[in-house]
Amino acid sequence: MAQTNPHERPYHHGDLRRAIVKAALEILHETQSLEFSLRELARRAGVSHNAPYKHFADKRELLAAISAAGFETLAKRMARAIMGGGNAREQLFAVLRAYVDHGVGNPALYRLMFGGYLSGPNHSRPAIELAEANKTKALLADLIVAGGLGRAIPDIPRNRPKIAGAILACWSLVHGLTLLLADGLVGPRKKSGAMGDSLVQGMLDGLAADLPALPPGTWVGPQVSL
Amino acid sequence: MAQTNPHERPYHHGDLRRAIVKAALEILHETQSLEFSLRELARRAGVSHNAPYKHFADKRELLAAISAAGFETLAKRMARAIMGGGNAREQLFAVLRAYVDHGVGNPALYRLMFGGYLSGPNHSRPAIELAEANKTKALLADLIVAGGLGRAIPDIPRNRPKIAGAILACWSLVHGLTLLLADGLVGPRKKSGAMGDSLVQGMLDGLAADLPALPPGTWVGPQVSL
DNA sequence: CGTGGGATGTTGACATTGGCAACTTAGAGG
DNA sequence: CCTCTAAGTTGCCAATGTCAACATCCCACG
Repeated sequence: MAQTNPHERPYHHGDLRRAIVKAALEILHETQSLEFSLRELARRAGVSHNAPYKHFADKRELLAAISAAGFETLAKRMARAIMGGGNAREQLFAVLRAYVDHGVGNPALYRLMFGGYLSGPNHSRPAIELAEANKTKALLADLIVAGGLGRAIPDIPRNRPKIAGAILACWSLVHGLTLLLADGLVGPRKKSGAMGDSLVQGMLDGLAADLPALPPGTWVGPQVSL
Repeated sequence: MAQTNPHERPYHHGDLRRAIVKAALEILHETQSLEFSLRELARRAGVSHNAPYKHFADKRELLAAISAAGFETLAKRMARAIMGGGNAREQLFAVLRAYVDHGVGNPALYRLMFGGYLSGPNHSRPAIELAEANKTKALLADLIVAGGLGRAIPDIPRNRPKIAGAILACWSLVHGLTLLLADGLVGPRKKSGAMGDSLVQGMLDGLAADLPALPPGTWVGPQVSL
């Protein structure tokens, strides 16, 4: 019974999974907290409180999907930054800026992506994340090798530790700055661009002079366990 | 009735507040998650599920207390690092190392302290935190002024932006490194000391050459709103 | 063409949680 | 000694994550 009007929502949603992730990204952006409820989410998507469970085993899996979406847009933004052109250094600059902007623009998402939430003691990070993170790292490495720091650095085994060191330096600095800005520990956010620029500028100058080699037995980037 | 044996727990605990914070620190250390329940905490402390509410208005206030405790021990560790002696540069080095060690040793606590959790959109950071954070910042500033970067930098107005820039650089780098290590995005944790050393070394060299001045209108450290 | 089974949604239930209210205890100060 | 109040307790509530059982739809296979 009850096939009343044509606007009637069909029993099956059609593409609930995407809809849920989208709604979740919205909620995340609004509340800036990971503690939103699945039920609220379901309400917003106009489905019953248990519908999401047909697409995600539990909340953590949902968050992982959100995080993966975040990685995708980050990759896009960084890629676009490179498209901007210029020499390797300018490109590196633009990429780092895109990175910070992405993080500052949605701190909660950034924390979800890079904070330990998804990779707790028991849990292993979802595969998509690892892949995306590695892509990002490779992109950085390429730029550095291509001369992002002022001079090209041949990608020979002898230089690997130095390249890794440079990546770590870039990443640490930018990661830290992003979070400090996002959390309001430095600011104002409006000037994040300028702050990042002068900071990265300074660091690049320093790195150009001499790269800190990474100690042996250390790694940079997600460890693929298996 | 029931005053059976002398080991009987008295109706009043005596120093429940401290006991709760202590238990909370333990749980936090074990679970590495902020999502433990107040009730579990109360259970552990051997009191009823509502006793904590006599000392903390809500969970957030409890977390703030934990965070404050974290800041205290951090300050102590950094102070002890300075006691170690050496020239300004060595002291700066030791301080930064203590900072990273503290964070890596208890990531969840570190995230609680410096992550946005307590300073969400609506909430203002508790006063203790601001005070402690400022203390830390001042300590860094002193070391830098005293020559932590290789040469002394007169603390005159003209140099303020550069000093702030140096602090921001140090803090960002160390903050980022700490979180990357804590979250296992770089590693292994065992070598955090070595990694931090080489990284900070490299950065200090870079900074020594030329300090990135902070753009005008920006700040470093907790903004005292009021 | 059915038709039956798997994917998708729904309803109902349960234990757990943060937080409120109303009651109890006991120690400190008049 | 008596009372006032801080500190603890029990009971309760709505909301949440998740499980189980049921409903609906659509597509593949006969």
